[in-house]
Formats: sequence, structure tokens, C-alpha cells
Amino acid sequence: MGKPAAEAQTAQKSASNQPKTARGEATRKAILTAAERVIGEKGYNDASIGHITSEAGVAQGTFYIYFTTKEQVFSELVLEMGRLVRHTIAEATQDIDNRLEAEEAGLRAFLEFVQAHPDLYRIVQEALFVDPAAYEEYYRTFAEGYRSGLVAAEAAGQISKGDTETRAWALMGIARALGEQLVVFKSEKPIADLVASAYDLIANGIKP
Amino acid sequence: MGKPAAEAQTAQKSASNQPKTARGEATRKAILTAAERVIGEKGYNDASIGHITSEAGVAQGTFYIYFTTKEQVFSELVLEMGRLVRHTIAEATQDIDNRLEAEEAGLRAFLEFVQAHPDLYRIVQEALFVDPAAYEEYYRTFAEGYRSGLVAAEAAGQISKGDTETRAWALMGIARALGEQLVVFKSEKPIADLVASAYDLIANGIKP
DNA sequence: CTGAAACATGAATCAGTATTCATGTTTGAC
DNA sequence: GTCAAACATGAATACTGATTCATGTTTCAG
Repeated sequence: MGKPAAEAQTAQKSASNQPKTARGEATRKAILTAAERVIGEKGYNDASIGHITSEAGVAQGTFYIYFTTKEQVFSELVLEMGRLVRHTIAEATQDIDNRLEAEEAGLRAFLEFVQAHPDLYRIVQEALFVDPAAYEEYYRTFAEGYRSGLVAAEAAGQISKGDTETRAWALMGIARALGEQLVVFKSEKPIADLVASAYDLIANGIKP
Repeated sequence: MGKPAAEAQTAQKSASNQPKTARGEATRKAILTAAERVIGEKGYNDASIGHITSEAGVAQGTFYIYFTTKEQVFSELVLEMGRLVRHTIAEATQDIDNRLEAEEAGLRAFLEFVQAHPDLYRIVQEALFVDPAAYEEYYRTFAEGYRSGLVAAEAAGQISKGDTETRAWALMGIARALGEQLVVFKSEKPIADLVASAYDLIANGIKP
């Protein structure tokens, strides 16, 4: 994982649903947090508004004060995941000049993040079916930042020459597969070991 | 992608729904094919039984002669994808003794398969949410075959030593990411180019 | 203090759709 | 040819769950 572009606090959500008082703010966040947990655990379709609001400790109708639709809360979670992940990786790699080292640190940060937020991870995966546009945006944004990092590293002679676009996708694929090991397959292997093996593969390949 | 274990034509489906005549056989297959297309396109939840049966050209009730549940037809599609993909790769790599070459040929075969069956590809992804057991089975089976291939190659000195389990997951992750490029992101890049870049990464890594 | 805007409630609405079933039609073994 | 088993039909059932709404309650600017 590399150094994706940092990012501003991003746009205001769509419609007329932003809270105007501290109480509203708190309620909205409670619903969002509950949605993350419930949707992450049960999946989009089995997570009913009732489940979400009861987990949040509010009445069902309250949901529609802050969100116009079940899909909207989902999309917002996908966006949040994107922001958080990019921020996490950017922070973990900001002081590292060498690309290969940055790759290693970024991968570690990503896996730690995923382990800490398993629900968000699953939500992004499900976005392919629930909100394809958000899914594409998530990966495209990520890939672009990644790719430009590789281009710079290539120019600086820190990595060999190659097709940076395909490399970016492949490296993201590795990160994703290892994240899935942790979250979906509940692997017990320590993150440090995963990172070490993946790093060796990324740096040296597997030829004898 | 490597040489997964081959496989027998696999078990009889669960309950009492196997056709007993040629007509029944044909109808069942028509429904299965329609389900593949419709579910692949609309996703599990938006694909109603009505959509599927009308695409298949049969009445709604006919569905329940051959499948006990909407989920069952989905699971069957996931299993089918597993069989097909393993078979395809096994065939593409059976005459190749060198592991790195097998890796290349297997990846190419996988990508060609995925491009030819985009619906099946999406169905497997959605299985994580619709039928997690089938999803796990799909990837576990695949990973085991993959890993044992790597172990053999390592023993034969065809690849460097390393953590074969993590390597297997990482390599599968690369294949998956590139497949997604084709199916989800509609990349125009020729498969040959994707394979060449990925092969270079897998064999040599990216260090300068 | 006060009243209008914000916020909260939860029961009712309303639509979609998986599954069942009573009723035909077709097939193939004998 | 015949008839029981297979197969097919599509309307009816049954249930789930997103969204709305009429009715309170709380907040806070002035």
C-alpha cells in the first residue's frame, strides 16, 4: 500500500438532513454508528431500519429525520471508509521516502485498520451490489493515488520500471486479499507475518 | 494462478428436486441459466423469481419444482463457478512443468474465463453476503490447491522459499483484482498485457 | 421566559415478492 | 393405448420491512 492523495473533509451530504443542534448531531452519529455495526454484521438486506434504530436506541421514524433512504446511510458509510483508509495510510507513510518501505508501512497500516474496522471492510465489499457507483469511486480514487505514487517512485529509481496501472491494481489486490484473511477468514496469523511475506513477494517476487 | 486439484463431477444436489425426464432436465437448466444472467446483472435481491422464470420462459411456480428456495439456486451457481474455474485452470496448466510458467498460463486462463462469464464472477463476490459458507468453501478449496502447488514448486527449487499460505492468498488476490478490472471496471487493456505485467511482478517483484 | 424550529415517537401504510397450491397437461413404461 | 408419475401453470397467500405521518417533546435564540 502506498501514499494516496490526502483529502479535504469532503462535501456536504445530499439533502436537507443535516442536524442543527448538538442533540441532533449526537443522534445522527448514533444512527450512523449503529448502521455500521448492524449492516456490517447482517449485510445490507437483513439489516432493517428497525434493527438499526433499536441498536441506536431511537425510534424508527427518527432514522428518516437524518437519512432519506436506507441506501443513503449505506453510501455514507462507504464514503467514510474511503476517507478513513486514505487518511490512515497517508499518515502511516508520510515520513517515509523510500517507496518499498512505504509499501510495507502502508500495508501494515491498512491491515491494522481493517482488523479494527471489520464492519467497514465488509460494507465496502457489499457496495459493489448495493451502490456500485460508490464502490467504483472508492477503488478508482484509491488506485489513482496509488498509481501516481508508483510513477514517482519509478522516476526516482526506487522501483523497477513497469506498467504502473496494472501494478497498482495488483498491489491493491494483495492488500485486499490479506485483509480478507483477517476479517472474513479469521486468520490467526499475526499482521507482522502477513506483511513480511507480502513485502518479500512484492519486492523480490517468487522466482528462485 | 496455479494448478488446483482436479475434481469429480460433484455430489447430487440436496433435496428431491432432480428432474427425471429430458424435459425436466431442459427446464431446470433453462432456469439455472436464466438465474445466472439475471442475478449476475441485478444482484441477488433485485433478481426476483418472477424475473428469473420469465427470462427462462416458464411460469413462476415451475421454479419450485426444481429448487426449494431462491438461495438454493444461488448456491448452486457458486458451486458451478468453483467447478468451472478449477477445471479451466487445471486444463490450461496440465502440461506445464515449470511453476512460473504455470502461474502465467493459469492467470491467463482465469482472466479469459472471467471475461467470458462476468455474471458468474459477480455471483461469487455476492456470495460473501448471500451464502457465506459457499463463499468460504470456494476460496478455501481454491487456496488449498494453490498452496499445495506452491509447496511442490518450492521443494523442486522452481520458486524461492517463502510462506506458501500467505503467498497463495496474495497471488489469488492479484488474479481477483485483475479479473475485477475486466468485469467491473470494464478495462480495455488486453488480457495479454495484464498477464505480462502481473507475471513480471510475481516473478521479479518491483525492487529496482 | 417564550415560542418557533428541531427533534423524537411509534403506529399505520403500502408495495414487493417468496412461496404454496389447486388444477391442468405431457411423458414414457408397460 | 393407457395411466400414474412428472411436469407446468399462474393466481392466491403471507409476510417482511421501508417509508410516512400525526402527534408530542426539547432546544435555544432573542
